[in-house]
Amino acid sequence: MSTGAFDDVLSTLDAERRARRTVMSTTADRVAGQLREQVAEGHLRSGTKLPEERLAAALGVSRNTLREALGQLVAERILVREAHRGVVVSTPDADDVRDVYAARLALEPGALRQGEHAPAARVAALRAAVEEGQAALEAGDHEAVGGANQHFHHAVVALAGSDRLDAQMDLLLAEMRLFFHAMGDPRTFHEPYLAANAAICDLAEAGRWSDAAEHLTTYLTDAREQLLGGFALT
Amino acid sequence: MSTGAFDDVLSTLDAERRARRTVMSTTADRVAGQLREQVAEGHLRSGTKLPEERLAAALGVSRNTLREALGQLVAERILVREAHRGVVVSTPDADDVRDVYAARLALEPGALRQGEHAPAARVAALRAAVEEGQAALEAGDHEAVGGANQHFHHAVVALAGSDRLDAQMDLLLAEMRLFFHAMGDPRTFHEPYLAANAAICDLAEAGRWSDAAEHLTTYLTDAREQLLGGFALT
DNA sequence: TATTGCAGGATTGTTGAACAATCGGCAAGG
DNA sequence: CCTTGCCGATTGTTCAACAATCCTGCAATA
Repeated sequence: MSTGAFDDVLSTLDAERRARRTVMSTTADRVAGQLREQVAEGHLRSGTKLPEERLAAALGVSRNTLREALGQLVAERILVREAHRGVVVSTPDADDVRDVYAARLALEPGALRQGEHAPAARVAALRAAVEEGQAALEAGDHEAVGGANQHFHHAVVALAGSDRLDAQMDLLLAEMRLFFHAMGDPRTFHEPYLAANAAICDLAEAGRWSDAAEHLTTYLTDAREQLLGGFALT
Repeated sequence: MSTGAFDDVLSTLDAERRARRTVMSTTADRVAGQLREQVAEGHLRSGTKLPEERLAAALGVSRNTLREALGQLVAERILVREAHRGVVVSTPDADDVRDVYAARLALEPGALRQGEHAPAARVAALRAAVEEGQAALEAGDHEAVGGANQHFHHAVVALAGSDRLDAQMDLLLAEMRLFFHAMGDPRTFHEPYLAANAAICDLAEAGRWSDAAEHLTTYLTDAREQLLGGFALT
């Protein structure tokens, strides 16, 4: 087996190439990324129309490729398309909040219970997100607190060890950002939950996955009610 | 209120219109549906290349709109696109099986535990899927048994009451069909699990959601091992 | 023989322009 | 005031093209 080690390198390189190929650029994806970021950042507010011609010109890209990008974001529920009426930034309502939380209430505790079989590194990611939140709070950076909170919930789902689930969670968290932008985006919304995150992380590290899952369930239920309260005012 | 009944008709019609508008036609979606079905049905086997020009001509549609349709299916992981190399029907490997089952192991038991708060109609859907499977088994229709099994698992996720989760489960089940086509598609694969479905349904109807979830967890783990065994032969 | 270099053809990524279908608004008319 | 019909604007879709990239085969070379 003179080529054994060499073949290993070969296949590694090939895998890398394929990964870059399937993940990476193609202007449509890049444009989708730009728009995604503009929405996540709050620069494109809910309800704003996105006329294809002007937007394509602004992005320096053809209308067709812009169309492909818009298609991606529509699939991600960040934008909504109505036939012959154009695409607009999604304006979530109370039902959307209920639906997203119904998904999270199934997904996150389910993933947390699977944490029993997760490698230690994934549990460490949980702890890292908790500490990131603590640091952000002490620094008084409200935006970073929100970010850390999202990282925590992403880490919870990552315990399940499924790329597909991680992608789904990314979509749900993107919608959560829309919710926050739709309501007044109260800067202190996330802070009360930092303690709960820490408690859940403690339980997880102690191997008490079931307790952690139940804790998370009540946590999410509370957050949903709070959000729905905020939406009732709209 | 002379127009009361009329306004009812109006709003009904309007709701219908909006539903069709956001869900239905636009040739790209229709084409995506056709291709999706061809793959699900097994007429387009794993690994077959889909050249844009010929395929567009065959479908009687422009290359651009075909491109949009392909984009959808790529997002659904039914097809895989490599830059400048074209799209092919996804050929799942053992890692894909592991990933999909990691997702299902978090999703399905998690949704089942949420069944506690589900309306009775959703539980009835569970029972309906079980009976559909029994009938198909007695009729000796192996394909229908597989279909009923998918309906059961879809009904489990539907307990959570989230459209977004239902859509995600549709994707996972579509990938499962790819798995079955990739291996020899043993016609009797699903039959042993009908009893487990019935047991889970019994527990659910008895309100023993936690027991049902645990039962489903071992169930899914077994099925995963069996599938992985089939894939090891490839 | 096995590998390298190179041309040629084929396919994809992207663009630009066009046309029919449809939507939104505005004026005419009851 | 409400309806009707028309006009401009935007979308859905197609067509034709071009550059970039990939694959194939063949010749040249060691």
